[in-house]
Amino acid sequence: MLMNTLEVLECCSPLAREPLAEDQAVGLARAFKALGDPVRLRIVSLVAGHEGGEACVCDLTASFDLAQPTISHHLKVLKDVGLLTSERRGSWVYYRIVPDRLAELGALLAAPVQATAEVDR
Amino acid sequence: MLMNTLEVLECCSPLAREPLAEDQAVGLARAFKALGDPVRLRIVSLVAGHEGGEACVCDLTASFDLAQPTISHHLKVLKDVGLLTSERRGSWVYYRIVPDRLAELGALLAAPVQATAEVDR
DNA sequence: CATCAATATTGACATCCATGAATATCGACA
DNA sequence: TGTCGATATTCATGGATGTCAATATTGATG
Repeated sequence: MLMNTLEVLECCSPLAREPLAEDQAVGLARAFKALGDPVRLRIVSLVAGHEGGEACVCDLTASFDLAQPTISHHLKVLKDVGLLTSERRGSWVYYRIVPDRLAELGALLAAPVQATAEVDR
Repeated sequence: MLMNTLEVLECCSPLAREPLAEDQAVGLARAFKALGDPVRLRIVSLVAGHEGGEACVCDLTASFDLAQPTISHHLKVLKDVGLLTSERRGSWVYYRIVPDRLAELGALLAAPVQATAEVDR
């Protein structure tokens, strides 16, 4: 069987296309680490699913059996890595998702499989 | 303007569709936490991009300035959360991506924005 | 200004985690 | 069987992290 080695440039996800550089990996890992806690994942889910696309801290503290400073801490972590934004309106602070940031992470994980580099002719 | 509240069932990502249950969140968070380390992210990238879709431990240890047990540790973490599988062939152990598991996480993060629950008629 | 409600910050503590040295396991090969 | 190379496991350690109590901040309202 005759085999021919091809460079497959437009292959899969960026993950598989070329090895992740260390500095890119550091930034992305910070975001994934932020999602790597059950409470923070549920916070993201609650904010994303809340009507109007936003939720105030009071909505969130009511949804968990955790102290208010703990929720505030998790919100700060998610905000620091660019997954949430916050806006103060009156006494309340409203948080919303940053869709592009979440989509960036999602795209990285989609279609990760490498097509074989050897192509039959 | 006349507004009508609708249940939007097929809306966005599962994240926004309904609040993540705690036990689901625990399982997903474990996987995201596994990706929340720069070395492990690069390992996933290297394995995904390696020809044949697999890489042996020797390929990986050569790519990092880390001791071999450290790489083995990270591989175990990724394997434990279902992101990698391993197969021994001779003296070498080859690791490959579990595409479905990665896609599951990617899908969760894609299109997370909530369409407004109020629909104009 | 004084008070109250909502949220953030600080500090402390227990637990978890990344890393490497030392060692064990396991397969190949003489 | 004995040795060697590849990989995994164990153990120790310094640093990061989740949690809460106490306190600070900030805006609204009297």
